[in-house]
Amino acid sequence: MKYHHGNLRSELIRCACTLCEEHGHDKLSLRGIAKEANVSQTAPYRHFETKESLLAAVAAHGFVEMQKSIDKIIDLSKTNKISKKMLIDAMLAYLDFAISNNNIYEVMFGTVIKDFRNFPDLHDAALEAYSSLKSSIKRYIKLKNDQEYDEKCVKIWAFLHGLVGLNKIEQKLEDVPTADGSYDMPIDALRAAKNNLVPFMNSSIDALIKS
Amino acid sequence: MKYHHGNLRSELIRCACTLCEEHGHDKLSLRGIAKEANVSQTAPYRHFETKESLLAAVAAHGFVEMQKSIDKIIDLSKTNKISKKMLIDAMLAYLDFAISNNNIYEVMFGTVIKDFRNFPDLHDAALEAYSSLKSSIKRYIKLKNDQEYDEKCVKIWAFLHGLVGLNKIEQKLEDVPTADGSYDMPIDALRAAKNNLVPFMNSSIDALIKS
DNA sequence: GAATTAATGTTTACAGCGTAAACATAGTAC
DNA sequence: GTACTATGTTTACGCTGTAAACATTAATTC
Repeated sequence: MKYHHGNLRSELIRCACTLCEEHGHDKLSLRGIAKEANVSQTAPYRHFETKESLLAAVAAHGFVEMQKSIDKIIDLSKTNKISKKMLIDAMLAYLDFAISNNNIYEVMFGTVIKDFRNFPDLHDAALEAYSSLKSSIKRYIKLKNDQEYDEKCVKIWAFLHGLVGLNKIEQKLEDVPTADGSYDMPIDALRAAKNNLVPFMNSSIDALIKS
Repeated sequence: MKYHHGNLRSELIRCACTLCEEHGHDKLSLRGIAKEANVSQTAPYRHFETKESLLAAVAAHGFVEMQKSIDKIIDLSKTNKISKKMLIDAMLAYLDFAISNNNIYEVMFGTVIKDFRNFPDLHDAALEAYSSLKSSIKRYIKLKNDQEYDEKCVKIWAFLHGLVGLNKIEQKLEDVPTADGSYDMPIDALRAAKNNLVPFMNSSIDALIKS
């Protein structure tokens, strides 16, 4: 085995993503990542100033990957109108990424990384994600001005982001009927929404855009 | 100083809440909490099996407090109809609590506590919050069946929860204009929403309930 | 091409963490 | 008063992030 790794930086990000998604971001240790990459426990410090800085790279990678899967639906190189189905599909892609990569999504949006301004790549990737959402809405519907687009963006983004959050909660709640035999719990409501996700999203997004 | 504290359990929860809100839940250490309560670093173990268990008590306390501030708006002991303003005010109270107690909100809804079923008090408090939201909507508008109420609950809850999440992001992004002198960033859109929160909420909630 | 420097690895060390185990003290029941 | 239980302290262990000193390889300079 060579003393110099060759591409340790990207290998560390890769290992961090793997371990993060496998065990959760709170179980991530710099030492564990280093071991996974078969280097000494302080080797990462030649490429990342701190643990937070490595996680920022993970988050940036996450934003880029999420964008890729949304771009598969909506071609960003074009500017023509898009259908409602395409818009909804893009949002389903957002949810799908967030749920399949739950732990990385948490690094992207959680409190692990205190300030994106310290990590320009991450900052750019995050802005890119927002601007992509905005341009999608611009291609879907004609509104009066930029502020109106921003308003719809925030509404929709909040809604999507909130659904991801609630999805995490579902797994923490009990799965038993209440006294009267029926369910009266968020877990049931959340599952119902997931089982009818397309109509659920259709009605919600429509309502928010027109609100 | 007495050897026995008298009410260490609740004092530890109180200290944990204080320190949590002050420095963030990720900076919380059991030892730090113990020091704040003027006891030895392992004293908490006579009242809480693990750190997670103490944080569960913090979260439960958070749910109860949040409920209290919402109940100030909507009297849960009554069942009469409520106005739209009252409903919106209740949701503003939700947002207000979540933002003023950001770090505790994170303990309530984040990944710190893996499974609410291990902490019955917390589980109950969380269900109570949901059932309170549902009953508010029931008192606001007449819908066909329980499933419809659940659907609206999830939509509104997701929206609120998402707004809280986005609020955290705002503080991480840069505050500079883009090349053309205007802003084209989520931070600006988020602030615009906050500066017009009441109409923003009015239009959104209305749309979601009727969707 | 040899010497120097920079980049990138390893080893060692330290303080803080969650928590287990052994022990000490105070309050309660008989 | 004696035994028991609840609740505190002390000590210890392995894990963590990361700083510092050292080793090796790659790149640059002459």
